[in-house]
Amino acid sequence: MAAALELFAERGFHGTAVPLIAKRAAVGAGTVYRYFDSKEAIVNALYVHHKERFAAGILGLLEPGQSARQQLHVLWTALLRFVRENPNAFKFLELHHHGPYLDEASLAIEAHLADLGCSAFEEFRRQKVVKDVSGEIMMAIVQGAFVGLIKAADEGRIELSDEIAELTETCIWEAIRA
Amino acid sequence: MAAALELFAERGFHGTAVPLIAKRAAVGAGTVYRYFDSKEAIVNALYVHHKERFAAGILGLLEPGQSARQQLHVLWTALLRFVRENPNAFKFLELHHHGPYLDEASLAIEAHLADLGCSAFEEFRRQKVVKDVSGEIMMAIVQGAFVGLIKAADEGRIELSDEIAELTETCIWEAIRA
DNA sequence: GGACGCGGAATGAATATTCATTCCTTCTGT
DNA sequence: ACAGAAGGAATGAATATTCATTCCGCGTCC
Repeated sequence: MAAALELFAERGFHGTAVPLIAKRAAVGAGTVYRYFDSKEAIVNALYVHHKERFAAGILGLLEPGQSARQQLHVLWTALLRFVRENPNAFKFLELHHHGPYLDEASLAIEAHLADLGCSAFEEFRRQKVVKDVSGEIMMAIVQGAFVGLIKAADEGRIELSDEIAELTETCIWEAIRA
Repeated sequence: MAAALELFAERGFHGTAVPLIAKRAAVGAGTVYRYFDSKEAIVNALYVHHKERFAAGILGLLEPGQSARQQLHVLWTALLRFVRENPNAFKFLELHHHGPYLDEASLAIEAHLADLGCSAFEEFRRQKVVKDVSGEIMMAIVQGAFVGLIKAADEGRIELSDEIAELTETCIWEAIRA
């Protein structure tokens, strides 16, 4: 799975050959099929696994009692931490988001996480601490901006230091705050 | 090229078979190779063509004299217009951004556009009308947020009406303004 | 009538998947 | 304690399919 994660993150689903995964894993091609039914099964196993790790890494830190500003700080820090600790997992999840080869389980966990995010934003909206904008939109902006920053870092256009994390967090807070 | 654009936008480069492009174009497989040397040549032709259209659609409207706030408005409106008028082109450009099959010319135009955006933001930074944050970062945020919104709209999570365009534009302005 | 462009079957490389075989570990019987 | 059989995991060559690319007969326009 580690070998597949690297390759899928770098080259995408269709761009990576199963024998290549086997080679990178220092394993025979047939061995792969002892553990996975098909190439699609590999992608879906990876997707569910790392999406759950991602969810755990984020949701585990958020505490419902805190203010919107505080929760955004925790979210932003947790997101950045996840990316720093699992760069390939993040790239993989981003690249294979909503792919046509994802099965029910993968799509379900994807939708579930999105819903959680939305309702959190909706709650803050009701409290009038953020703008009067739908949760879906706020989430699209926050998540989109984060992904944009990660991609820029990946391409070497920017460096994701702690100061920059703080700066960008402020930007995003000002984007959504009431 | 229209057929290839649709398929590449939906399924990506490796996920699209050349004979399928030919079929969608209602053309023989061999005919494709009368106009393009290879599959890579198709992707690159599409990339350069639509990136230029994109650049023209954006840069043609921006006027140097205007305020940062006004220019953001023009940019945001132009971006949205481009997406509405060329949804597949936008998806294609986004999906194939920085792909390993892109040639010099494609990467050059990509880098050039990015540089233009950066220096615009840097200029506003010098004028102190936006935050004291590098142009690269501001661009990553603005572009990332926009892409996030488009993806959300694509997945049917939100609808990109004019009112929402205005709302989100405000969000992004507040993200970057000083 | 001839040159050119077209279609789509043909080709060969690549790819996902399978399978007969090997190899290693772990039991069993003495 | 040890030879040997058994079970199951690993292997990588073989298979079947798909794909990018080529080729050639056919129609079309000047």
